Amino acid sequence: MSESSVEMADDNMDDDVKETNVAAFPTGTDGDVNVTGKRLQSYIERIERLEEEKSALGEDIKEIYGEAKGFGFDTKTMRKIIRLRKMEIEKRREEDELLELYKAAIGME
Amino acid sequence: MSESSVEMADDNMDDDVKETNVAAFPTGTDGDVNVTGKRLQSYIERIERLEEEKSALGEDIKEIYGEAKGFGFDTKTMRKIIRLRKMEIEKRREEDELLELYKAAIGME
Amino acid sequence: MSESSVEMADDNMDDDVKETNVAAFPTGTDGDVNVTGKRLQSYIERIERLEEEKSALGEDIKEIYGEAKGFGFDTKTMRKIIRLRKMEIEKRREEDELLELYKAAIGME
Amino acid sequence: MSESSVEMADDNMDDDVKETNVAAFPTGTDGDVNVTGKRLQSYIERIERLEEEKSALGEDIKEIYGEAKGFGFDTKTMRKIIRLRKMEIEKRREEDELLELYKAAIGME
DNA sequence: ACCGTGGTTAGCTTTC
DNA sequence: GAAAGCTAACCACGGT
Repeated sequence: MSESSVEMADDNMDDDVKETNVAAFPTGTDGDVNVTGKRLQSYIERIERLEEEKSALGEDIKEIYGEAKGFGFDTKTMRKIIRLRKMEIEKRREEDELLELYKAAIGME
Repeated sequence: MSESSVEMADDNMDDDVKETNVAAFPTGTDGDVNVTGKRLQSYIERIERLEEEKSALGEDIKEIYGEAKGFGFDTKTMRKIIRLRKMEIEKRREEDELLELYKAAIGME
Repeated sequence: MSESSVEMADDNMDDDVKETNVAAFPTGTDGDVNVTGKRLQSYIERIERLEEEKSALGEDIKEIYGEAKGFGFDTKTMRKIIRLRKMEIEKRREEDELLELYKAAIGME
Repeated sequence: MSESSVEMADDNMDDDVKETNVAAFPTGTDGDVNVTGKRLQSYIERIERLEEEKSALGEDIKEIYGEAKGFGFDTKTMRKIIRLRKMEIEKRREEDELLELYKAAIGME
């Protein structure tokens, strides 16, 4: 379950990011190049953080499947059910949108 | 999950899936089949909730890329940097594992 | 191999697939549908041939692992080494690509 | 660029393999440890070579799919066809084996 | 012999 | 609309 972990940049990370800045620079957007660099670094770190969380959720999901399997459920079937339900929800959403369009078209909005 | 559960799809939701559900049951594990059903439902709902969160994180990430792009950064470069950093970490992990194998092999465990 | 071309299946080769074939046709690209059919058949046979070769290589690899194992080597370790070497190469490739991106960014291309 | 641990090295792959040998050794199988090391190295290189070929075939296959797609065929359908044919071949093979068993059972071999 | 794990492949989404 | 990156399903291997 969502360990903090990863502890990204050990010691060498900084080098990477600094080099990076040089290239990714939106030239001359900031008075000071360091400001821009900091900004890029911030973006990257935010993304990395979110991806970590995302992947942790993936782990959690896998865990639940494992638990269910241990209880005797067939995970393949479970996946199929979940996929179908998602499709169904999506389908309904689109139908609703279509309905809205219709209503708008005939001045019922 | 206010969805009337199975009521799955319109035309293609054939017996297939219904049979499947039945089959997925760990037969006779509970005194009452409904208990098992409830349990399955619970698993599925937990997974669906987590997948929603996961997908929301994906949206967030996309947003950040968009923001960075709007600021003038090149997202392709950003993605490559992030990937490279991830590979770095992964590689180190693998190296450590290999080292463990070596140590075990010579009785240093 | 000697399976003669399409001559698909015995019992389970139902309409499903037949419809599919029809659908897969790039309609009206050829004067004669048979020409198109022949072309599809040719693609499929070429792919099947390559997949056979690919799978034969898989067998060969497995054999070598088996041989090494028989000689006393630990296949798990071997696999990890091979994986690590592959990652190494991949990482270097990515670094080069990143460098190219940088160079392009500062007009050094 | 910050290598840490193990120091897998960039251009001197050989070192890698040699370190490896130490761990993977089938102890005392050869009079000379170098002989064993050479042997391991040879296994690994053979495998790497085969995997390269395998992956090249994968590329070729992808290419053909691309070509077919460019011509207007639906690759998803093509994949399905190929999968079905493979299953069919496999099925026939197993049926033949079964038949052989039968024949042997009644002394018809 | 089975289970669990890891690796490979295919399909999907998104990007350019 | 092509190309790539991501995710999910499948398969094969090793361990128990």
